[in-house]
Amino acid sequence: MEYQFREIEKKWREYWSLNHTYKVSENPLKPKYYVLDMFPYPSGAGLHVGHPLGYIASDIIARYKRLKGFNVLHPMGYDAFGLPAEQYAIQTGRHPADTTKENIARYREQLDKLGFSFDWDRQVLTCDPAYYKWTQWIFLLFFNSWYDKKADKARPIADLKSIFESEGNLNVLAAQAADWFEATPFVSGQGKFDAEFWKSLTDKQQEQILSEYRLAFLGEAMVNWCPALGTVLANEEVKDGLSERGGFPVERKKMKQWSLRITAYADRLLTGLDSIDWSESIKELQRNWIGKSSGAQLKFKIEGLDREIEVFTTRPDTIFGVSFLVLAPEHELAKVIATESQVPAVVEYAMKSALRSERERMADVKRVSGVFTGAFAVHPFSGKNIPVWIADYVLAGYGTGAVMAVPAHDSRDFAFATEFHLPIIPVVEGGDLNKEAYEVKSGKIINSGFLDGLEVAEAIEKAISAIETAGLGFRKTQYRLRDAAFGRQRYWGEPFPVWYDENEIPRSIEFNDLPLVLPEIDSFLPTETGDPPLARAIDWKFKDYYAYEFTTMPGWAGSSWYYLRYMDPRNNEAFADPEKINYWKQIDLYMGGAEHATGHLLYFRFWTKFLFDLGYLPFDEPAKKLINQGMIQGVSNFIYRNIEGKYISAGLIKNQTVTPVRVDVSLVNTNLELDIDGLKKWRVDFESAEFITEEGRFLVGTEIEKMSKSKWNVVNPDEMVDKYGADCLRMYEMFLGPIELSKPWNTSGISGVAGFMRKFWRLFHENHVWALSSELADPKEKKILHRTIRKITDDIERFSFNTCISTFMISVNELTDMKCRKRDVLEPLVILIAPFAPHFAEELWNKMDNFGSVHDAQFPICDEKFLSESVFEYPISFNGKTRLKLEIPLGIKQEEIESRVLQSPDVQKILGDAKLKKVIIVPGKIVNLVL
RNA sequence: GCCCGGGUGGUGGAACUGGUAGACACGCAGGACUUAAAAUCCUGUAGCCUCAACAGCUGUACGGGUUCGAUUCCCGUCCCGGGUACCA
Repeated sequence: MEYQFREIEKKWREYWSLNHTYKVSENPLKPKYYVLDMFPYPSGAGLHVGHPLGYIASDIIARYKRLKGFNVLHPMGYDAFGLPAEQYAIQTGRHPADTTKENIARYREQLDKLGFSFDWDRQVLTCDPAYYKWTQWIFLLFFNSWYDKKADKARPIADLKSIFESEGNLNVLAAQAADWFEATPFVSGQGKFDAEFWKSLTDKQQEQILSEYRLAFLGEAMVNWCPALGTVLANEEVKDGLSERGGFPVERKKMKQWSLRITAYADRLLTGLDSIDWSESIKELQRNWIGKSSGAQLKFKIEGLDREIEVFTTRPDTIFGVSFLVLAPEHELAKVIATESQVPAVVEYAMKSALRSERERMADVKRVSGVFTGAFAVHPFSGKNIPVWIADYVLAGYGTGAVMAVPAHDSRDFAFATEFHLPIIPVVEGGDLNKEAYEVKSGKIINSGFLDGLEVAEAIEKAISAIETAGLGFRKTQYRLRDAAFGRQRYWGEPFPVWYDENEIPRSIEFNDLPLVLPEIDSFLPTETGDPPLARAIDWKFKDYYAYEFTTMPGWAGSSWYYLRYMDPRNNEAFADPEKINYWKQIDLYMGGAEHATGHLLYFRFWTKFLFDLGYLPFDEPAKKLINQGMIQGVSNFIYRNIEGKYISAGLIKNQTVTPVRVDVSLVNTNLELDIDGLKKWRVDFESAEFITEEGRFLVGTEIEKMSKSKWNVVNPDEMVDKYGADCLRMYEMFLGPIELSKPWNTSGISGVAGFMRKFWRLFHENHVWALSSELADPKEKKILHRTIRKITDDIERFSFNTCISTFMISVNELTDMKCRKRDVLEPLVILIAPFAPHFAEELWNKMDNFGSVHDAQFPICDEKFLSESVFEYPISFNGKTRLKLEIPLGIKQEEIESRVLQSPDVQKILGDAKLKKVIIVPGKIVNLVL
């Protein structure tokens, strides 16, 4: 009987589900392995063939580890809060909870067909109140914590209160905004106070101070405001000045909103990267995102005014090359220091640059503009007067919002100096300053007084100590990373467990009152007054009186800790039982897309470190190993309409002007021919269209793009499963290439995998009748088997699944040629293939009258002794070029191989009179004679 | 611009620490079986030279280098993909 995948897959799918085959619980007798996929956002489009790529790979690992005797945690859930469901709700009026539920059902149905070994009893849903109760709880932890820089960890805010009560904040070093005390004018000076002062404050004032320390805080911040979506977006949700979702323009705007103080963790997020096995590219992305740079912060006095400008520089060694200062247009000192005649120009410039959108600013990066303030600063070492300018190439949000310009050694300063004819003073030897700045960070310092003659690196150190000694400034490490905007003006997210008291001060609700459930509202749009949709819930009040926070948490809130909930998903007393956390610990293998590099993957590390600080976790990195599966891209198809409005076959375009029109991939066959009748039925507007064919065929054009519903290039796994079976699809997706690689979906090769499976199946049959032999394997067959075990084991361990499939193909071809039907050989082979083709293997396993499931079997172990044959054919090369091959028995010593090779008449003939310099033997591979 | 990653047949891709480059598969060509088709099986398939075989030569983007030996290591150039964008 041929392989009947439809029946067989259905049978085992039902069997596994009925028997809870993949249910897992803590078992101290077995080593654990935690393999996790990034959970999907259940979009309305359903699953496409690209989604399962990572799931298949992680499932192979999960099944393999199980066969290897590990207790494997391999759960799945849904990241169910998010913008698309809400956008859909706004358009259709349907509740996001309903559409989300429907989408999840569809995802589940599709996932089930692929034979994954998820423990569905552990499913989590971020929009489930039982889940977001704990997201809110973690938020409260952030709210009730501060970051102690001395201990380098987060601590409860209660600790801080008692410190304030006993000694004020004189000895406290906390992660805070540098100018935090400006928000609390009742605190004098630089924000330092003692216990007496603290005790003299009102409750409101104390709360105001504490809020400047909290890790979750309400702050004025520059945010990415997207008017079209009516919400604030995180930096990584903005691409090229447009929103990632929907592609709407985004503006910079100052708004009061919730933020998380991720900057407190900047350095630990950076150094932690060294301890985890993630791809270098993701680590590099995170390093760049955190953007650590070290240098100095120093002050320049303003001539004739009691004012100072603080600048940050990474090149204090070039201090003598400073020929002007530049402030950001928004810098508060700009208007203050400007001379009377320059004030109008300065104000006008500041207004103009504020009006320019982010996008415009980016579009003409090349254009140099700026305005002189009329003021001069005093060079701290030379005492010379240097002009102060404002320009939009200096960003208000980075460093101090002011720079010391060294045109000779910074390209932007150079461009500016050239434009406005400011002096360019070389202070590092080398380079030609006629055309461009010399930015190389090495060489001797010149024209620099006490720094002359030093190397750049030495000069940096000496300059910093000189700056510190003179009291001008200090060594400083600057990060590019900003605090994370944590509020969204949206409905479909976790409500903040926060209400506002009569002083408008945010207060947390009690733990016992969690979860604070998302109220029902009648419309998902913002209110007429511009408040978020939650303001529509008029009866939704704390103690029937106080207002709750109207914004909700962003999509990444729930996904930053979900991996912990899988360990104990139904616990109502804690986010997870500490004992269970201690058993499962970190994720051993995390599989997901690289597009989350600076979003989810950073926040997820941040939250883990935070929970570790507070003693809730015994580890501070969430995932030991990360693999980024590549994307499976879609092949988009286009037909072309010419000026006359007729559609012409792709081969006929030549120089005609044509308009490309997208058509659905299902209307095109593998030879890129269009099904015209199908197209006419697909959309009415094509019904009366005219098509010009070439040689009776109508060809389409193609483009490789991301798979997306809007591009009509989505290939659905369901049809592939229906046609070839889940196992075949699984193996084919793995066979396509390395897991990390992105590649266009192309079904042309799937027949090879389908053929392989039929062949494997036939190994067990003779004339379609089950014909397993109980004869024992001969050495040749043993060799094939053990070589296969070795290769498959090695390749799975290094996540090289495509070569695994090749190995199976080679072995099955060899066994077919040998007509080997021996149980001795085939049974281990079935276990080997079980992670890849679970249904297939299960069926064969059971037909062999084995007890139980193949997934409870033991993964075979390679026995080296079967690998060697009695004779090995050594290629003999002379000076690296292969001339002949010699058969040499295996198991003899290297020296003996050498003498046998040299004594061989064939070698003697070639050697002749030539003298031998060296003999190189690579065991099992090659003998190289160097003449 | 800067930072990562990568360039191997007609195609997807093998070659794990330098050791017979092109495994495996698709595609293509030819053949067997068949009334025919599907399915299956066999043979060939980097290029050049050659009727063909044997052999030979050239070949892993390009130019150099190290080495007995380089797809692999080093230097330079070009191209492609991803990230980032005035971050001082």
